[in-house]
Amino acid sequence: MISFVHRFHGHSSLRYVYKNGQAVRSRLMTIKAIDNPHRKIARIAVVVSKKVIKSAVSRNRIRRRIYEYVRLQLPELREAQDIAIIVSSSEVLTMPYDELSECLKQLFIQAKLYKSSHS
RNA sequence: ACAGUUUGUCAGGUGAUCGCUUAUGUUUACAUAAGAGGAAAGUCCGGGCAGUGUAGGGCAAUGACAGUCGCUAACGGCGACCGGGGGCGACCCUAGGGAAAGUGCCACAGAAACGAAACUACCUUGAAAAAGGCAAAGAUGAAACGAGUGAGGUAAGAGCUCACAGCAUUCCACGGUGACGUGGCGUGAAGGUAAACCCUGUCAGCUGCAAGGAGAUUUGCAUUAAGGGCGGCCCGUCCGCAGAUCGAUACCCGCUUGAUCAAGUAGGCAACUACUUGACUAGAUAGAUGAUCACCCACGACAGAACCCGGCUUACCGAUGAACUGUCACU
RNA sequence: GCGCGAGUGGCGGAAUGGUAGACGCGCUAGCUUCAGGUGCUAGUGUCCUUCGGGACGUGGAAGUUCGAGUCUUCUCUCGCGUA
Repeated sequence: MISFVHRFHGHSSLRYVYKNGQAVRSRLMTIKAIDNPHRKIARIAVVVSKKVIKSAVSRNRIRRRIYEYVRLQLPELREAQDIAIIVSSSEVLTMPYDELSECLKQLFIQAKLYKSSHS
């Protein structure tokens, strides 16, 4: 799980990202991101709908796998931005970790989430 | 040995590295401790707690429940027993009050579907048509007038009469707290359906932690009796009413010590209760238990707390303990 | 989290406990037309069949009843309201 300071707080701020964020899609998930100049630290949320998979245990597991990858990449990411990762496929639960990390990496580059020096 | 019945417990473990939440201590980043379930689930019942009007009395309506005796904070739950059904048996299942309070329904078929009547038949009268008697036999149907067999009886028949058997039941005796059981003298003939309406008895005010903890200022209307309130009416009780603006909004509190858990003793067939000692055992708030690697084995099922408890129901890879039953073989 | 509702042919949607599928849309075949559309008529759940018929069918599993789409219980799926 990600640290408290990197989480979203309250529904409204997340809804702002949903509405105005730049979307990048793949078969498995959608990433919406937007710069937030009011903040100094990036905020990240992983969303798994009940329609993707019904079991609460499985949904928690998907979130934890993605949060784990994000946690490791966190120092490389730009600050002052809000990111929402919306999972749209139940394959994320069963696919191997290497495949998942590769998929996420591609999406992160597409969405320009990394620091400019790094990209 | 094989087949089976009931029931209890567990729900991968250990180590390393990097992380998350809470608490405490130093201090601004570390250290220590703790960190999902038997069903956390379904939300099907019952409570606590909070608000609503001190929720208090009566009536009506609505809903739920239904053998007896107990247990419980309470229950539609649990235990023991009674009646009924199933199984060779261990044991299992059982919405199990009332159909002589009333109403409704019983399709099709059938002469007739609950009122008793009479299509074929049988008997008597009659030339016949028909009239009268009778309800044993017949086909239909889930169910046929609701007491079977034999004898008597008769024009033909019929509980019409008798004997035996069955069912129900007033009363009496005995046993049991009781449901009820056993026996005896009598009496009787009631179709089914109440998970149809209903009757009888018992219980329930309503809303739910998104409850609630907070309201203040001002404008308009009303001026002590009209009106109003978290379902209806009456009593009782309480209160001025409506709009606008501001305040708060990851707030914080409620939020986890509780009908709590563990062990022992005593009572009880049991559910459970009493006492003593010990323990503190998640509290997040877009929501905390994860990732990677190594080893072991039985190769890991169903599944994630969201105010908290007691049940019920449903899901579940397996591992293992206990008690008991039947059949076969041997001693 | 809390509180509610629904499930019937391919689709929408009827059916008082008594032959399941009224009615509309769609689909198929025929007629009409030079052709298409329109219009009219007939048919249209699944399986088995000795072609007479039989069995299974209202999300699923039990129960009550002579008989359940309907009544009762459990369960699955879908949807709605509530900040």
